[in-house]
Amino acid sequence: MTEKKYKRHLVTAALPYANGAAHIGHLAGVYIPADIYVRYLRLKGEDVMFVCGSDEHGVPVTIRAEKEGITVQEVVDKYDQIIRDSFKEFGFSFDNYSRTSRKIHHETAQEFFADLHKQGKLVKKTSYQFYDPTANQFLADRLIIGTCPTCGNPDAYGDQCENCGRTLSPDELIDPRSTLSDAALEKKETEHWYMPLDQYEPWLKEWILEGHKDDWKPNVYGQCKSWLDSGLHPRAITRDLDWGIPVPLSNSEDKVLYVWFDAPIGYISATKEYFEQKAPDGSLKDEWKKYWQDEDCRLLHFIGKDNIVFHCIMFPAMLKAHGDYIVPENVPANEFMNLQERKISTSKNWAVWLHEYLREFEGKQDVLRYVLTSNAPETSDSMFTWEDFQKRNNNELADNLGNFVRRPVALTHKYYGGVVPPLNAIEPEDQELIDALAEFPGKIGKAIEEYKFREGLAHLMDLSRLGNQYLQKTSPWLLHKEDQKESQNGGEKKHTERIETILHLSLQVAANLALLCEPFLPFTAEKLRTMLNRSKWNPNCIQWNETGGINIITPGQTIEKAIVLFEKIEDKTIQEQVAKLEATDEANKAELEAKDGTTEEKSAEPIKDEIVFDDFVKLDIRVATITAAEKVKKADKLLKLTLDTGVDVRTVLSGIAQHFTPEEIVGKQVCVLANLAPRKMRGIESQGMVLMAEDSDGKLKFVSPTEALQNGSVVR
RNA sequence: GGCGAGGUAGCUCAGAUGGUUAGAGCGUCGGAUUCAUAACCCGGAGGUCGGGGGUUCAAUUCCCCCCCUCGCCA
Repeated sequence: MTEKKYKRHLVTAALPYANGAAHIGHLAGVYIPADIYVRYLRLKGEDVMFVCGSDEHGVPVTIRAEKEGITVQEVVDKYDQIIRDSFKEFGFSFDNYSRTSRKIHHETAQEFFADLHKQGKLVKKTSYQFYDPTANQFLADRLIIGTCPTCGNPDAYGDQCENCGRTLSPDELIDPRSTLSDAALEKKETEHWYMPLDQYEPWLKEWILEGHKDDWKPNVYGQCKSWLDSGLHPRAITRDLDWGIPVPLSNSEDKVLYVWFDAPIGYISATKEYFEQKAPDGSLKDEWKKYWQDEDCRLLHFIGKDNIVFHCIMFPAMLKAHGDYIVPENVPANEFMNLQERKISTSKNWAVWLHEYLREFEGKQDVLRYVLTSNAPETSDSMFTWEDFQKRNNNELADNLGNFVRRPVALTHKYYGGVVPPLNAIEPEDQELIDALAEFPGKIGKAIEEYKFREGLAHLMDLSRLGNQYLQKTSPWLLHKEDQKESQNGGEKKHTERIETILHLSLQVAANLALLCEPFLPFTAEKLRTMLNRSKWNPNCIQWNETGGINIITPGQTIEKAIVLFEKIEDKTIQEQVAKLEATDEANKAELEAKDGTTEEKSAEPIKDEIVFDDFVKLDIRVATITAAEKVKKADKLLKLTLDTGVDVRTVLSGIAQHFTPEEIVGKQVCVLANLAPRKMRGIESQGMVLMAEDSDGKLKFVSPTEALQNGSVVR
């Protein structure tokens, strides 16, 4: 899209928030696409810096600390470690993975703020905010609860009602109170610094709405347009909290920077830190500026759709206001990935956690990379299911890719003792293969450059399919068999050269796959390199542009025995994962019920098989009045009812004795299934059935008309 | 309520600046084959491209209205 040639690329992946572990949603939306992109650029020989780190400020970590009964520092340490370790094991190729609690970040963020302040780019405003007099502090929105004005939920948070999903501000809550002390709140004056986003609105409009109309993804562009069209307002960038980066101004010691102000600056700190660690003597001290303050560098933010506003509006405005920085060239945000029909939720533990996956599927990093890439939420929300995971592994990775590579390798060992045969005369079908092969690096590369990773991966699989087709068409094993027969009969082997050529070319395809799969499946790439005895193909020195040819593997060289690249995944394994999610679901329900007695209805029974209207018409349901009721002897549950159905008076037995006394139901109007075949219980014939409904506690209630009706009225 | 994104084969998803038979993978059905992890290969069936109107020689693609899902904002 962009014509401009850049000397360098700075790629950032959204900072994961340190209040929980990383899950497949994060991977599919942000980290895998970013990693594919970066690995590809490196293979192209580009200068790339890839940074990320843990985001450790803000209110949710403090709430998490409360919940887990540990300090905030312990919370962020814990989750930083979990995320850091799992990212490393999963193979993300960050040049630096930092954290925002580090000194270098605090300094960088404070300096940034101070620069803006010094230049007069910030606005100071006074506002009234909720204050908890008992806890002696201002309260973050999340720490205020009250009654939701929309749905009446008494425990809605100051920023959102979890019952109806409505976004709120604390002022809208009815009877707001503090979660810290349960005290009634007072409003108190406080001063904060604001980023006057309104001042940058014209620039943002021109930059995004006109400048990036065609090269930003529709979801990103649309989201920005939505914000810009509705008009920007100054946004507070400081908070009255005790967890965060202190505002670097005198008499502001009790204030900290807003987490969304400091977090994106984390990308800058991470870059600085990279060079600090690389050259502790300080000789590369200013090198980071080549990535942040030089128009020859291209800045790219990989994020999820929830971060669009901060990366497309807020942070660029900050960078622009500062004046020394470049702004992002693109922000390829993905949508969300759902898990088995439902939204992924950290708080509800509805997720596949990366660290757990790595433990339960050891050595299968690439399987998850593959599945999440092939179904990535690039244009709209997508869905992960364990069944799909299994199928993609078994049918695509194992049966297609793994199988293809194995075929020529096994044949080479069988026929030539593992020595790569020469290339002889080329037939038309060979030329077809060679021509097609040459197209792949370009096709895959173009897809990656356009952030269409799903498409790129599909091309890769097409190459493997092409290999399978070629082998099928040429069937070297048949030629070999013919030769065997001939020579047994004292004849001449006629196909020797042909078989050599076929296997040679098949191995070249496998070798190309080994290189081209590197951005998507780095672990597989490594295994393939070993199998083809090309472990010296360092991904950093083989150039992408050299692929597509048939000279990657040399005749006469040996190759290793074929290994199984992808094991099949058994049904049992998948069932275990599904069961695990079901258990989570159960646990959530139990917790919900324990929390408040006002049980949300427990999950309703599934709908029964479809019937046609005629089936329904067969039921004769009437309104009737209970004229008498008595307990049935020797039966705990049964009441004998006398009903006036308007057409007759009849006896019906009903198993409701544990829920109602005879006295309280006489005179009540109910619905009765009047044409049910009579049935004898305890010696008494029951001539119908009274309709009842059961609530979540198992309590029975009558299904009755809301207004009195004539007995015998038909229900339909 | 306003705005944004999406609603395409059984499933998960592509695509089309409007134009001959709308695609892929998986699933399904049939055939062929055995080098390979019962894998591969060939072929078939399956879609009034959310609903309704309009513009046009022509709309699934453009315009309007409505419905549904997700998100942002109030």
